[in-house]
Amino acid sequence: MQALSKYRFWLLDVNYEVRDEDRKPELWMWGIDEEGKRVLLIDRSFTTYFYLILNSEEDPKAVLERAQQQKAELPFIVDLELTQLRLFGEPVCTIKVFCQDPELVPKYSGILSKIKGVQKCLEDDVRYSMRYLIDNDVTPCSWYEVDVEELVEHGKAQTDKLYIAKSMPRRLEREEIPPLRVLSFFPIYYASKGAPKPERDPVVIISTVTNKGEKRLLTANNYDDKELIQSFSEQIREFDPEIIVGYETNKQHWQYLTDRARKLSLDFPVDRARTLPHLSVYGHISITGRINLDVADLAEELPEVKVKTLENIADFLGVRSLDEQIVIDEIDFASFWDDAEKRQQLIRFSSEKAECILGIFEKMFNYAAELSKIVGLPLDQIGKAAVGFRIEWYLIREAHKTGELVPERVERPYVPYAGGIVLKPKPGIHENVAVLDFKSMYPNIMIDKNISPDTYVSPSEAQPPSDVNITPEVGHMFRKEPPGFYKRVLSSLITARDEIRRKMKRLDTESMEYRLLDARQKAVKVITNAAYGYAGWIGARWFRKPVAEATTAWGRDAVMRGIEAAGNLGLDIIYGDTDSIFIKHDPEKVETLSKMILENLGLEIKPEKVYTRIFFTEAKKRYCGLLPDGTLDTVGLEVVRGDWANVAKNTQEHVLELVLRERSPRRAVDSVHSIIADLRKQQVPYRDLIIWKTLTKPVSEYEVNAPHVEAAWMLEKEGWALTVGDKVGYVITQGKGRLYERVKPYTMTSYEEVDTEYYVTNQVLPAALRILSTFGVKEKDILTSEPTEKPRTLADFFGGK
DNA sequence: GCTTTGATCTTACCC
DNA sequence: ACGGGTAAGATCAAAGCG
Repeated sequence: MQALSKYRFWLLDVNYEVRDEDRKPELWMWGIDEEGKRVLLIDRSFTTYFYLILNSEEDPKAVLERAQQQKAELPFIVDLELTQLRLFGEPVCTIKVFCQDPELVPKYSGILSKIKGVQKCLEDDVRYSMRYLIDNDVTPCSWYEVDVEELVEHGKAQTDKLYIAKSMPRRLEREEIPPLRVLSFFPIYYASKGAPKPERDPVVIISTVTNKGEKRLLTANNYDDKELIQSFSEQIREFDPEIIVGYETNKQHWQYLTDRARKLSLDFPVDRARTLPHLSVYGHISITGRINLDVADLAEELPEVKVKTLENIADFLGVRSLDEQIVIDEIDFASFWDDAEKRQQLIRFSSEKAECILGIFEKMFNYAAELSKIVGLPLDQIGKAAVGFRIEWYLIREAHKTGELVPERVERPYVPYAGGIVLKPKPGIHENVAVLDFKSMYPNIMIDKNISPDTYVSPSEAQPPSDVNITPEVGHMFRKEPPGFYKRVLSSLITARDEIRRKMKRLDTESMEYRLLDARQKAVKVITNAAYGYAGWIGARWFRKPVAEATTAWGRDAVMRGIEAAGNLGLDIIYGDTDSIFIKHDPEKVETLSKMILENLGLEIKPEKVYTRIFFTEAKKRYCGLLPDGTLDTVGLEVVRGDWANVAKNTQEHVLELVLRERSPRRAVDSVHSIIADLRKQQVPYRDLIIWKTLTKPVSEYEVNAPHVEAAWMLEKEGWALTVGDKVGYVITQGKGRLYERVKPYTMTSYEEVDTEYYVTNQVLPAALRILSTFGVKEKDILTSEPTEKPRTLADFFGGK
């Protein structure tokens, strides 16, 4: 018998296997130890389970008896246990069914749910590895201590150390992230036509960069990529990275490279356990023992980046500015490879991309790791998991800690409900406007009013409890006590964030610890703010329409009361949206107002910012303000929209600057005029004429002819594969008819064909007039007069007085 | 047979 | 595959026009 020893490690990822011979599961934990050694810990002690929910009128013991009789025919059920738990706050009797083989859970739950007295099964859809993590309060990206026994013989896994876990992992209070090996790569395929196809087109370049500063370049032997692919997997085995990072690797590259290797009859051993990259939950590609991270997924967290190309992401994060980047369009890869000189450019391009990917990773990793730690999903899943699922996993963990059952996912019809209130703005220019924001409005309302599925009092209830909060407008009732599920969760999130921020105040803003905590408080904030949206999502396990409906109703009530109070104080209300009120600034009265609202509504509200000057059109949700530091804050207008040509966005930005900074609509008209002149002379860069739009469904499913859809058809015809979520860049060319008859993908035409008049009348003019029409400027004022070109009088011309 | 109008589809934004 | 509220353009078919 070997002596047990204690072992400390940082958890990277988990997976599980079921041994064929005895159908016993093993939980594999991949980690790094204190010495930076890679470790695989195997836990063979954990048995998964699910619950049978009993009908309340049944005698639990009788049902248990029936279940035990069934058990005789279900050999992998190891135990049955009567347990009291709660479902939506209500006590329920359950039978906890322990099942040795995780893969039999769906089958067994189906059989056992038919037993008389069993209402349904719950938690039978929690996977073995998640069950392990949740039940032992283990989250990825954290430090643990565990009792271990060395395992000598295994042979399947590539790892420095191999142990059998002999205890549950115990969480350690350690914050630092161990030194990880990160490898970034960027492949280039040679496609004779359209999108590359692995059965036809070779990989001609793979550039790799590691966070140890190692750069490598793998190139094909002209069009033979056999050695290249082999060298790539060899390099991965040799460097043995914990994290492999790329761009669109989930959507494209791993599948492509795997298929290509298969086509060439090559092994492709890039993981640590002799499996191939494989499709896993939420559509991410799993590489056993490593973390496969796709920066394209991480970039979904950056709404500021409208078109999420690698170049734009790198530019936005300050990794590498756009004008310092080589840009080669995918359409040109083949011709660049064919040409000896251009081939070098393509190689430089690919290695630059690999570096950008590593740079993006380094900017975003802390945040991703913190999110993974809070939510409990492994790093490679967290990026791919939709917001609703992230929240849900967080809630599932919280439920488990407090004896709440996880409700099943049910299909529900979509029934809309009312949301936030938006006031009509006062159009024109205003000076000194304060924006008062309710702090975390929806979470705080949910806490204050104890809004939750488990505190909801249905109108059908015979004797409604007396101590309830009654919702304005909609009348829903929620018990004041005890604290509901959402209240408990949200309070602890808000407390946790305040705590983190308190710690941050004592730290140097440049320190590693500060940045770690900053990433953490951001992750906590994201989860907190998404809870309301989750509560109103019909797909949510903890969905109750009145919960969402009541939250927004109280929100509208708060804003309306705030406005009323402001009016009583003589404050001028300019605008408001959901949780904000824009008022003419009067520091004293605003202070009074904040205090009144805090006292009367129990909600915090304070001036987040004061615009020195702000401009509104007649439209809601669109304005532009000048901040004291001289910057412009543009909201909703074309400038910030991704579906307008740059030429229009730039024009509007100039107009706003001249109107707000210089207070000169006249000079704004002049500037529009000169841009139009440039446009007509074809002096505006071609790239500034591209209009980008997202495909929100498969190309064939569109009901009407739309320009971007037509452009998508043309791309598909050329062999390009387009999927939902792809952005199509197109330009409008000269000719007759509807726009969709004159549209071309920007890669499939040239400047000569472009219809510049379309850009004048349908892009630049509307964007400019959106602002200038408020000042009485008409279309003809911009199109007819030419003040910058012609002096208006002879005196002007001769420089007379 | 043409233009005008309004409903509908579509996208991207705000909070 | 987290919510509702909103602006706006392009298309398409019906209405208007005599």
